[in-house]
Amino acid sequence: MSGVRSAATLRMDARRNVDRIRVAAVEVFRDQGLAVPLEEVAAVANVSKATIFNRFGGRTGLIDAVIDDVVAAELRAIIDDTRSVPGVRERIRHYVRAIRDLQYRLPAVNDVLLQEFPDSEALMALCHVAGAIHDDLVAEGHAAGVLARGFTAGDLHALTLDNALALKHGDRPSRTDYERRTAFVLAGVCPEAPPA
Amino acid sequence: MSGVRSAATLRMDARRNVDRIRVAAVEVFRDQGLAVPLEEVAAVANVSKATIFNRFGGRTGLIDAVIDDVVAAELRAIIDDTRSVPGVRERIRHYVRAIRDLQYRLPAVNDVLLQEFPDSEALMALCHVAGAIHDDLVAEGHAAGVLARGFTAGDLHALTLDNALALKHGDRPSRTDYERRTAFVLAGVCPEAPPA
DNA sequence: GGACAAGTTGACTCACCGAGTCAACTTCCT
DNA sequence: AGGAAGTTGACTCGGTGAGTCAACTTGTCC
Repeated sequence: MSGVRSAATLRMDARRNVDRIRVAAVEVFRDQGLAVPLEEVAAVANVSKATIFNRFGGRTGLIDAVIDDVVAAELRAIIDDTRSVPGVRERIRHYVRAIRDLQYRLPAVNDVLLQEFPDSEALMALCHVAGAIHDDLVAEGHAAGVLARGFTAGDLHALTLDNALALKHGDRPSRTDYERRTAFVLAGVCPEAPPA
Repeated sequence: MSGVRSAATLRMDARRNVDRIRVAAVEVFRDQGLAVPLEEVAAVANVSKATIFNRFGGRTGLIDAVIDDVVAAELRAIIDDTRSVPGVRERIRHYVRAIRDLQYRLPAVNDVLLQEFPDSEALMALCHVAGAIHDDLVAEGHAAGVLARGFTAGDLHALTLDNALALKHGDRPSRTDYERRTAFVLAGVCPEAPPA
């Protein structure tokens, strides 16, 4: 809402800077999460921090502008993939593995899930979409009798939130350790089918 | 190492303040964790922050002075209790339930487990003791075949650390939700005996 | 090819937060 | 009473990153 004008009327150097900043933001946000100092983004874009404010009006505007390239696409892909997995049990197991994998690979999703930037509408929307699938999976899971007794959508939510917090604030485990632990989580919540 | 002199030579008002501060510190640390601003402790003790520095030389000294009453006793109690539970499976299950319960009740243990104050020797010692039991339990568990295949002492450690981070940085769940989730964790790691 | 608006930027202020310090004051004790 | 021991309010300090702005640079259009 400050010096942000439409792309049509932007001078060439300004348009170039907008592009640079977007590219830099996607890269830096993906690597370091959405809370990274804007100075870092500016440095990678070869631009001064003030230019980010001129063009995007601050962190929230920048997040809205790039969130799709940073995480939304991948998050939606997971949800779509999941919905297309046949078999309730495997669908749930697939989702848990996929979301945990994404959380490990992309710290930025954790910022989304934790709602660290509630000012960004784009981000909150994402969050809501992510929440919806939990309800569906848990309902299906119980209907099919493949989920642990008493397991709620809130529990599934908490599972991802706790994991987000662990990854955000703790030491990141090796991929091997992490995947092994994913398996234990699954075993407690939606165990593999017993061998027929 | 500054104005801290032995209890014997302390003037009466000073001795009274030392006591007040200890009492306040135990209460405040238990409620709010070891990272609480020293001003809070001072306020509860009806004393100025400077007095804490005079008497204990800062947070580290204060922690060392009260850690036992804050958490060490309870932590050791859990370990002793655990060691006396007969049956490997129930021993492990008891430990996991007990430590998670303690983490919920006493935020301060989480600061200990997370090693937030590595300057305090008392605290680091505790941490080591807590680590030791993990190795033992996991070894026993595998020998008895009651643990999930591939589960390591590091995994048990990670379980408590991740939980510590979740409680420290996230919203604290209701006790009911928390305990239900404890059960899912156990189910994935050291399931109940199948009905004989 | 120059004038002026658009754009950029370095250097700034600001806010936050709690640790730790110290000179001046108060209390205890003999 | 007097002087050491003790207390304290008000201070500095450090680190961090958002957001601002006056002065400068560059693009654009005639």
